[in-house]
Amino acid sequence: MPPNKDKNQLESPRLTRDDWLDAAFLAVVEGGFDQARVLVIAEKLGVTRGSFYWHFSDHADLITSLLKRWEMREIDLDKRLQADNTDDPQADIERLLDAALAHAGVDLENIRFELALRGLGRRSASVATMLVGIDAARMYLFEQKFLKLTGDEKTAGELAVLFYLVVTGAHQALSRPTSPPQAKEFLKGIIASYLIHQQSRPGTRA
Amino acid sequence: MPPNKDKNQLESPRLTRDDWLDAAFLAVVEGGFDQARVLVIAEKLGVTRGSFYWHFSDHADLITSLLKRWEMREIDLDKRLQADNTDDPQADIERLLDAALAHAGVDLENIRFELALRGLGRRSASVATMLVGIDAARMYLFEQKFLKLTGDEKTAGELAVLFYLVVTGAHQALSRPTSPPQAKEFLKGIIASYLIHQQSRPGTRA
DNA sequence: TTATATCAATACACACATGTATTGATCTAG
DNA sequence: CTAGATCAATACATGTGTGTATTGATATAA
Repeated sequence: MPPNKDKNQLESPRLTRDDWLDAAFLAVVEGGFDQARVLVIAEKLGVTRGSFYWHFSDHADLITSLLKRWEMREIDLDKRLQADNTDDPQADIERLLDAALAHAGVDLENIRFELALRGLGRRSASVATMLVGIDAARMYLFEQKFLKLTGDEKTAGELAVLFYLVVTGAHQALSRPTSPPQAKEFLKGIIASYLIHQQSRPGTRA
Repeated sequence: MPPNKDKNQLESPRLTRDDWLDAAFLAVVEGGFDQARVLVIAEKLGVTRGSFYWHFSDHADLITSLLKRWEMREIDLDKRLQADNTDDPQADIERLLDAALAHAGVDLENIRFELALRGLGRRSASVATMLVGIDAARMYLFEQKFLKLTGDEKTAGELAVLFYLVVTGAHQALSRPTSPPQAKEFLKGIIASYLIHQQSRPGTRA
């Protein structure tokens, strides 16, 4: 049987590959990809780099593994959101907005990681390509949801674009250290009011 | 009289402090602040670091000077946009949008620099404070413009928030290497259609 | 022309990060 | 209980970055 898998054990002596990926994730969140150094991550984990080079071939291996893991989880999340449908399109999109703006706790970390990732995408062609794929999937998701809301392809496409822009902008705003906890609800209210509730099927527009 | 100030001279032998700041700016645009290293900037300028340490006390001096220069120019731009008023509020905001989304040439550099700067702001309290100030000024600007358009304080405030979010999101989208040149006009059209033209004074809403 | 100020090159010390090779410790299986 | 596998520490070589001190070159001014 494998050793102790109890997550509550704060500092279990032996580390797994995923432990290193988790620590690298946090390092990226705090300082960006340029600060995700083997040495400092090892220090934070309380081990030397001898451990690292057992789990990974080199630093590039760490980064690409981290990116792959993020991408897989993101695709998985996209699938779940895609399947999250009721007969109330407005409520569906509101849950979408909720998921996109989730703020407290681990979600702020995810937002900061993605912002750092987009920074990396500006200077790495492969990362840029991956992000284009993720963005396309999200955009398709948005379009489907808004199509159910408006019934019109063109309007749905435009609202999806606006939704994408607004969510991306909100990520920047919410990622700031000074952003208060209620900021998420504030932004969510405005966005929902203008992009979701104000829109409806053709002919029923206020 | 000072030596040759002719900017057309491609590689004038002696460098000024501003030459170094320009080169550092480009380094940030291409690789972020962590890649703005004295050594590589010197190489790109075709000199050794001996020049750098004559113009600057250290690396921190370079970065803070770069930030100060950016902030001053940004405040200046804000003043000009503030003064840019006609009797057509819609056209005023459209010019604001144009300025915010300017894409080709040097403006893409500005967008990338600001994105890198916001990345830095996530781990530097002083930078975060500066950005809060800049954002507050921009938000005030937006509110004024939208107040002229709608005549209603609350609506103007909400639209200013949306405008801010959308512009920030567009910066991310336009900063991607794969972003086509017509992307700016595409986004501008959608934003203008939903946030500017669809809004007007109370009672005249479509 | 010569002296001085301005800008750049060179050499050195130091810090930090990667990667490899080797040894050491600790589980787990038989 | 002992052997092999698993994970971590140590030591070393190398590369790259900062900062300082000194020397060198060039332009301006007297």
